[in-house]
Amino acid sequence: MTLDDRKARVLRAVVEEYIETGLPVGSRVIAKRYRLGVSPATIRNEMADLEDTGYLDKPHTSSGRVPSDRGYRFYVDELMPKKKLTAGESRAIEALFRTKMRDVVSFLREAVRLVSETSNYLGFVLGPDCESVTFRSIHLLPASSDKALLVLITDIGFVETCLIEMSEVSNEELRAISETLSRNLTGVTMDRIADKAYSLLKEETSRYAMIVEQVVEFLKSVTLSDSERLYVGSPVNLLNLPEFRDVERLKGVISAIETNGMIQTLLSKSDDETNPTIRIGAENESESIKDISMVYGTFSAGRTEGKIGILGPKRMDYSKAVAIVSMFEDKLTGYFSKGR
Amino acid sequence: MTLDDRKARVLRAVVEEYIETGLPVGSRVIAKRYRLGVSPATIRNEMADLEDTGYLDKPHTSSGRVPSDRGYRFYVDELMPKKKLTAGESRAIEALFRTKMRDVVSFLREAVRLVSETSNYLGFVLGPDCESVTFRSIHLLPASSDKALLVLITDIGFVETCLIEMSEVSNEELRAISETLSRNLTGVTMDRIADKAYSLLKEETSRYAMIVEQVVEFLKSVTLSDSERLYVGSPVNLLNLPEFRDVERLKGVISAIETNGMIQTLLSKSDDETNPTIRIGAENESESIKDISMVYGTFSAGRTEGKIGILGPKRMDYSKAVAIVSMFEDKLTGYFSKGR
DNA sequence: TTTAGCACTCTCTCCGTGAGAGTGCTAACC
DNA sequence: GGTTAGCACTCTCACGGAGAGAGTGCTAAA
Repeated sequence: MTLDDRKARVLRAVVEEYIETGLPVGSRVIAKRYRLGVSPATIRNEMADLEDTGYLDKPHTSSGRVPSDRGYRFYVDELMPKKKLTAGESRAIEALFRTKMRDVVSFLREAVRLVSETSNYLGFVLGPDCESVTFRSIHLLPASSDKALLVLITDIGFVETCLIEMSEVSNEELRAISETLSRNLTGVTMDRIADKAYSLLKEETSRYAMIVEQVVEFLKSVTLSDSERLYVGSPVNLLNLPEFRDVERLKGVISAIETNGMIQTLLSKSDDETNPTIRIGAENESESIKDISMVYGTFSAGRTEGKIGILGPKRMDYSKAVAIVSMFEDKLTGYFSKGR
Repeated sequence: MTLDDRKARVLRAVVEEYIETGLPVGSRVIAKRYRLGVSPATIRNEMADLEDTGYLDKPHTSSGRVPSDRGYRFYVDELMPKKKLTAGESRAIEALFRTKMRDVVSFLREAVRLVSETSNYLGFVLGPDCESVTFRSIHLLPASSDKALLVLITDIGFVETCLIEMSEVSNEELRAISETLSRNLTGVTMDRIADKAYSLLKEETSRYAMIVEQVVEFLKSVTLSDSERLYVGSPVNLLNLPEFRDVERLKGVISAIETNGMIQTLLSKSDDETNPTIRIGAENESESIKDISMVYGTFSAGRTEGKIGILGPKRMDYSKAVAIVSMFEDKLTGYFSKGR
């Protein structure tokens, strides 16, 4: 399924022209702007062939060509140049990873914002899942006369806190409970921690039972549900794109994204591809986003991993998107391994 | 500047009809649907008067009337009925305040989501500012061999955490430092805490200086900047409104909202009005949102306060918006006072 | 194999027209 | 005097046809 050299060059020209302008591209423009050394008529023949073999589409009989999903696919697999980020863009990203962030969640939020900003599309992050995360320590701190703060530090640096209610308990007692919990639960993976804590609770017959019960409750809930792990940027950038002038389509996409589990499902499918992964249009196998593309990659955080990616129109600047995602993959992996 | 009874009834009818349909309203509809006991011709005369006095506008010479800012203002001040939330809506809000939230930030985020959902407009919350907040305790917990977790609990239940780096320090030493910090800093308001900690640092000549320095660094940054305190909901709801079919306008509004300081500035102006405050169109004094309205209120959190509100089209359902905001004001105030 | 030429197709924009909605005014009515 | 019916007038919006423009496919020549 390969193309002879000139066809490939024509396809590349069409894709790049279309990515730039968003308008169906005609033979004349290609001949003029992309010095292929042949006349528009020849280009027309090549384009007709490319259309027959499914790499190009025509919106209607007598207008320029538009890349098909297959055309984009061939482009990103075979023709696309490797783009580098500009010095300014790299600097902005470096800067994010140098600033000391308050916590992992706001850090990821900030990352999403930056991905959206540099790509001019819609960035998203699916945070590391917590199932195989273990934790480092657990603490109960006095917060008020009838409340204590439960602090949980995981091995990848996630910090979770939760206020729990209790009847009068001294600071020393709190400390004792903390130590029991830490001793028994450190190193246990998140998906098993609640059970473990439960058996601990059963042994516990003291008057701290109520506290331990709340701790267990919290531990059960702490494995972030998928929807809580997903951070999506602001959709303003999409408004600038001509393909979203139609409000209905935009609405479809946004609500699809906000639908719980939507992106997660997409990301989970067949992940054996190269990194970053590119999903073009209908490859996403979801009706509502069948004419947008995704570029996303995986970063590892301890034993587990998260995803970071970009949602944009099919005619997105794949090359730049790949550069951005790649950079974030590396940086995030570094970020999460550093703390260990 | 009052209106005779019939004019008031006509105005009310026009406003309510327009809020419902979004279409310029004519004399016939008013006469038919709002049984005022007079003919369309009479309504026309009244409407002409209302236009002369500035309560109504006409998009063009021969179309129905549309309320002017002044018309809306009179409506919300004098004519608007008090609406109650439906049982289902109240229940959803109650439920939010019953669930145990992980931390204040995610709680406020969830509140924003719910406000957006029940209003069908765009909800926002401006979190309590931290300047006059004091804190209850400060803790340094061992996180890894070369990191400690700094945990700060404020008197309104905000929990802030931050990882700080350090060379080998034993748990006992950490505890000692925590206690020194707590002893010296508890009760100091946020805006003065960094200074106070600084003087503490100067006295400190031991090898913990590096740690204390980082703590000070963190305390300085912890007073959340305005932009970090602002939580805005998803703009999908706005897409459904006919006034935002024009993508350009929508874009203007969204980027205005995302512009740092925008909403804050609006909220800060002259706050002596009744609660909830209603700002209609040009009353917002910002070009970019001069044809949208805000309904917002204040909730108190300890010595300080935050705002919660709704952004919507000028023809928003003010009555319902007021009901929603009022309920959230109460509930949030309760929420933040409970923990004290 | 490539290219020039040309007829053809399809879209998009720009009117002009007609229907529809709603107004303002006038004159009659209670 | 306030209210109403009647009617001419205005403005928008939807529809449709015309013309320009862009681009194609095909044919025939280089």
